[in-house]
Amino acid sequence: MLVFTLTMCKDMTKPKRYKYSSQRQKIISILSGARIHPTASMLYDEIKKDIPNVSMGTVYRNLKVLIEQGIVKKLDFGTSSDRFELKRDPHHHFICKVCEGITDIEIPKDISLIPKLEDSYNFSIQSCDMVFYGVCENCKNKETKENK
Amino acid sequence: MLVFTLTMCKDMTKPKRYKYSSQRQKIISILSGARIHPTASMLYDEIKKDIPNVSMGTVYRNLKVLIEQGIVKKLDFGTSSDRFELKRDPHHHFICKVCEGITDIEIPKDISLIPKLEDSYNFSIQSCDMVFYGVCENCKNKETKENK
DNA sequence: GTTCATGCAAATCGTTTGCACAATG
DNA sequence: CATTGTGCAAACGATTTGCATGAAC
Repeated sequence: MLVFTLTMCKDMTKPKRYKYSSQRQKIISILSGARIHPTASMLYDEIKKDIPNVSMGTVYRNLKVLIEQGIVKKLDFGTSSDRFELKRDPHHHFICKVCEGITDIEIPKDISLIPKLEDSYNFSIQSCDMVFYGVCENCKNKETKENK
Repeated sequence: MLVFTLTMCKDMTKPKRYKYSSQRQKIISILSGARIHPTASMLYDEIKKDIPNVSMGTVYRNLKVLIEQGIVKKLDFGTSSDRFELKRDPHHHFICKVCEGITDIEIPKDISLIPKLEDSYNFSIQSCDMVFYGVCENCKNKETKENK
């Protein structure tokens, strides 16, 4: 089981030590479970099973800490509530317009826009989020069946 | 000046006719002015100059209508409030982490990920939003000067 | 005159925060 | 015991909505 209690600290004038908390650990273990992208309230419901009187405030505060630590990434898909995932090797997301499922997308390494864009715009690009929208394999198959 | 009062209607059982409104027209004309990406409240402030007793409700309701009509696109950059732009030829966005400025990015046509991704994942991809983060030319220059 | 749009204020929803107390190190 | 984390409830800010009135067609 992964446990993160210490982190690098940018502001050395007032070092910040994170203490262990079962609530925070639970968030990590839920996110580690599978390639899921839950909302804060989905996490809350899940944590509640183990720690019945956990509060939403705690979930949000811990997510904030985990983002500070670079362990968690917040995702913005234009939905009403944000989603969260464990930070992994750069990857992107595909969202099915039919079932609303989220799938991780690995961009083949040989296709790298970044240097070309940096060149044409004279920006320095540090990161990039891509979201693809369409219909997933499953829903495509269902649609084909229905139209028979 | 562009005027959109009629639109195609998906649900033909109950056709929806949009009537002219100076408030809605004003939103279009503001968005047409330049390649800007204002928040609802920036639009509100701007409209107020012409129509002093306009309300935020009206701004949001009109933005919703314009999105339905496919004239406006909502943008999600993970900021507290959403941003809006006139829908144009597909393009993407670069956000400077220093000045927070938003720049439109045209992806060179010869770089098209989509077919390769559709192939490897067996999805059907309809659209794609990319957001690049980094430092813009202006802020890069300033940083260089400061480090002299 | 029917339908759609407006202003206003209240309501909603996701998220954040202040506080007194509890757990960690 | 100094510091960080917690639950709770209240506060917050962006967006949405109900309602009576007004404008478009």
